[in-house]
Amino acid sequence: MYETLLKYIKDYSATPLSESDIEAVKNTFAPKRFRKRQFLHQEGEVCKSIAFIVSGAMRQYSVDSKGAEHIVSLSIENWWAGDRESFELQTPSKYFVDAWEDTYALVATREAIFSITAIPTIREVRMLVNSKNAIALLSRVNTSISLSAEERYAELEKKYPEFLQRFPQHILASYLGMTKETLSRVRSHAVKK
Amino acid sequence: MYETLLKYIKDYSATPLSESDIEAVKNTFAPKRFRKRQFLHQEGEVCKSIAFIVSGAMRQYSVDSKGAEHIVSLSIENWWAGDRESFELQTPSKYFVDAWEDTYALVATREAIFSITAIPTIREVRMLVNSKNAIALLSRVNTSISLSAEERYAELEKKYPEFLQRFPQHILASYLGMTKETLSRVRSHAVKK
DNA sequence: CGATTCTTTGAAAACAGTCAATCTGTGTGG
DNA sequence: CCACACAGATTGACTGTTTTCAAAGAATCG
Repeated sequence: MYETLLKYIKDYSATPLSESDIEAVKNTFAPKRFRKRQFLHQEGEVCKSIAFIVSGAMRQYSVDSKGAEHIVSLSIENWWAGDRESFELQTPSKYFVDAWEDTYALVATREAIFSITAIPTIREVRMLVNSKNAIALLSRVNTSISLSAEERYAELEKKYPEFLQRFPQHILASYLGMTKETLSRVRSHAVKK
Repeated sequence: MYETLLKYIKDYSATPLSESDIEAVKNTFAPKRFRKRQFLHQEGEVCKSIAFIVSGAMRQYSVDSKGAEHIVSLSIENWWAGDRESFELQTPSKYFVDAWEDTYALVATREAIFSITAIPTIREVRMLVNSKNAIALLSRVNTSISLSAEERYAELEKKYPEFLQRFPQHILASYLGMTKETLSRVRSHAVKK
């Protein structure tokens, strides 16, 4: 159950967790199964908990005035799911978070996370996770504002090749900020070259 | 000199800095003036230091294969400038960072920042800054992938009205991921309504 | 097999980018 | 004070990219 998370923490920090720290981590995170399409979180709600994905995949998306979904984030095992903004600020969320595959996750409330942040190792891990997240997001902003549909797809192919196997094209298209038709054309065009 | 930064730290943390902590902060940050167009950092370099802006404005941008600039971030007083990615990972940067206005900043090296992170208050502040940054970036990704040029401009107007006074339109256009001509047309269209 | 879900294709329309010219305001130096 | 340069903003005509809508073709799953 918890090995994946404990290994993850180990990989992200120089100092190992003590036995009692490990207990604290186990008490903080509750195992939970999500079936495909099941919500972790819905728009308008205040985010109470965040999930570490042990296996499976989740997505975070907004729904615009025309009812179209726009995927701001895709998370697979060994990464986090939830709305950081609502989680941190305790404001109503602009996003939905649901499982795209049947998912096994470890779920923690805000209070529990804050409480184990007293542990130096956890603090270190949280800092690193936040940094990595911010770095990935800036890079995503950069590709969004500077590249064409074709170039954005090529970038995804290079950066997250595992996504191509794992998610259907209409999901990738939404993540890349284009329609599924455009992605289909971009791909058939790329094949010809 | 340092009042702005010390006030900023105070605003971001519950626990105040001790006298010796304040000294440590002062020793960490060196005041520096940047004239308009002067670089804090150039593409290809490994980012050694990060700047807290006391007055003025800086921008972070990439330059694409055609030589066009794409602004990924605009920073004004009471915010930070520098390339987080290169700073954290010590990898060659994909971005330029320069002053858009004559700027007065407090500059700190990576080592010095890491060293004062031993202070709990500073740790708290860094955590919060990282979170706010990640939140702002996700929101930017969301608008980039889901809104039209016109809607993106309306969003900027609402979210950062001070930017409209402060930066010329071609800078805002680049930040929004459109050409200056498109922004000009979007604005004249909005006025008519 | 039938029912979803996903992908592709075509044609038309909307949107945004390009290029070039003009216009505006600002500040500098003669 | 004027002339000029410079940075910024606007406009028009054109091109290219992306979306939209509709239909049909795969693939997958119970």
